[in-house]
Amino acid sequence: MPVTVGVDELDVRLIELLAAEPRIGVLEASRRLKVARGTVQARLDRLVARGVIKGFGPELDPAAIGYGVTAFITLEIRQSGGHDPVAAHLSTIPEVLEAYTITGGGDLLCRIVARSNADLQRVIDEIVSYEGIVRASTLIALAEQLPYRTLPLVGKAARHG
Amino acid sequence: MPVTVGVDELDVRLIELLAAEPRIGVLEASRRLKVARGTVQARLDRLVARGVIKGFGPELDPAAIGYGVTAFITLEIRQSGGHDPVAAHLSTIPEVLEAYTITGGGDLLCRIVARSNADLQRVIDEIVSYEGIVRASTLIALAEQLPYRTLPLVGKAARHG
DNA sequence: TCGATAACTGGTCAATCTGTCCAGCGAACC
DNA sequence: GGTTCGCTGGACAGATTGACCAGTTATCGA
Repeated sequence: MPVTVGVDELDVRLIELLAAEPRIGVLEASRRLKVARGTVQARLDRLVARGVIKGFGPELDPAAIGYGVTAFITLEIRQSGGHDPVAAHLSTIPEVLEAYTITGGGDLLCRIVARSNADLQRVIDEIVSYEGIVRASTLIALAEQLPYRTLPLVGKAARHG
Repeated sequence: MPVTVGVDELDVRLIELLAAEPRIGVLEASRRLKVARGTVQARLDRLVARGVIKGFGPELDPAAIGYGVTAFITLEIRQSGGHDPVAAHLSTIPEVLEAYTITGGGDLLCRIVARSNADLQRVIDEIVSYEGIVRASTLIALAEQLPYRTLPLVGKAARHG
């Protein structure tokens, strides 16, 4: 059971430190934070156990392997059948990075990438090839104004509650 | 300069291994992959240098710290003034996790989170309080059909080139 | 086809870090 | 008052790291 309650100030300092310099170990972190090593270890374990930290996997950049075009596509799903088969179809397409069901009649929002605008057409065709998809509407991302971040949020969560 | 060319099969195996078990070190990885430790070290360094791997920072889950509601909001920006001041405003709001400019007249797409639907209203109000924003349209995410992933993509990139 | 460069192997070394214990202490709680 | 919890500061053996090295393939251009 995730203990819903929050993170404290030390948790945030630890998370920020790890975000800034992921390669440092527990020992070095404890030195920087001026606490005992066991404390850092326990805090980390707790954060992971509670699910606040989902993992430490490598963050991959699609652009660096040739997928420089990002787009968001809204799919209108045929009411019967439900979302699951559509999600299964989407999961077979590597260029679909994530998908959410959203408010509004049977809609799905996906983030997709492609090698070029021409390649984007191919990806879209692959997506809409599924029979359960009634209509698709694509928005091409021109620039990343604000890169994905969560640190400010945990900072706020720690300050407030 | 990023050597645009791709990753090979060993790179992918390494990335997949690190994604599955991030805590293992270089030595253990070399054992699993049946290659010399130096090779793993060199591959990792190259992947990081090329930007394929952006980092190893902790992945945080907003839901675990009380922000269980995710939404996507499209902002129509007043033509004059440009996007930058708006992006600066958005960056001051912790609940705005990312933002992209998208095709269509002066539009911005943001991913935001909130503690509840009621709290979402507060976040939206905070976003639209900025004078440069003409109109906002919100889509609430009901369920995560496909969690964010990039592994299938690097797999495909390795197979094709 | 022949070199030359790059990549990989398998090994060493000292220094460091990890996992796992422990006893003691202060604060919060019942 | 007693108990539980979290933090401290320390200990230990074993494992890992970063830095080397010489020798062996691969790969690629001329």
